[in-house]
Amino acid sequence: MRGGVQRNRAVAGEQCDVFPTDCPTRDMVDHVTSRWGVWVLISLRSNGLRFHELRESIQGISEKMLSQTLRALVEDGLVWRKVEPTTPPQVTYGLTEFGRDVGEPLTELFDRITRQLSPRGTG
Amino acid sequence: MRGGVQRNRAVAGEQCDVFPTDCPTRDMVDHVTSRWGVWVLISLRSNGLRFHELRESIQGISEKMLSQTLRALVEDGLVWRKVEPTTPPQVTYGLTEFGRDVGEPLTELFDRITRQLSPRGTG
DNA sequence: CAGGATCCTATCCGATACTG
DNA sequence: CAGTATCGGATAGGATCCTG
Repeated sequence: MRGGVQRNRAVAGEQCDVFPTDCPTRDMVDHVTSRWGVWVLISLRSNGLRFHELRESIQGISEKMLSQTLRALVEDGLVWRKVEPTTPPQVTYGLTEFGRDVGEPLTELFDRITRQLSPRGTG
Repeated sequence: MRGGVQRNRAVAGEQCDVFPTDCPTRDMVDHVTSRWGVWVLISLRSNGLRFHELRESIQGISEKMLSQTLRALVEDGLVWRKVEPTTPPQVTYGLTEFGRDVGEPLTELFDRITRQLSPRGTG
């Protein structure tokens, strides 16, 4: 089985049997798997978070990158942004349906690596 | 429910409820989701490939980045490398068990995004 | 609290040239 | 064929300052 080299399993109509530069899927995957995008998506998987909560959750991310990453994810339709015009203003981020859809395999990836690197399972 | 903020679902013993810099899992995820690592892993998911086959499969990657990415993935134990001392030499790469384990959610991610971006499902 | 603007550095990454 | 070494441009990304 397995046929040829790159044919993905014809999931949506085999338009991508290699990974060309102009494939929109590739672009989106690159966004999703961007340095900080991964962690934002995983962080938001269970519930919405405020800007600062996200920042605390993802150790090492700067305000700039967090804001930049969030903006990109919102543009891509993976994350929603809710502004509550209070004082001080509260902004909450969460996953859209698409975001959850994408976040699932990402979380699975995270879990599997955690499991593999865990000292418990290996011994 | 969902309890607190970041607790992942205690998959391997809740040692990471945030994503600290010194978490080995985080490092590994960063490798896996690196710019080219994603595509190498997805490319290799069905069968082993030669260096040039990989290069053709992943449009836009340079020899340098491919070799660099492969070396990193081999070091991480995700990819094996088999050298056949023929002339000219043939080097084949493929996924280890861990690599397949990790490649699965990655492929799923790819599939979901493809499905979402596919003109067929949306209309 | 949330985040934009600027500056500057580290790194990524591609092109080229060379080796076994 | 399958790489390695080096250089240089592009970009990512952190630190700081500033606004609503």
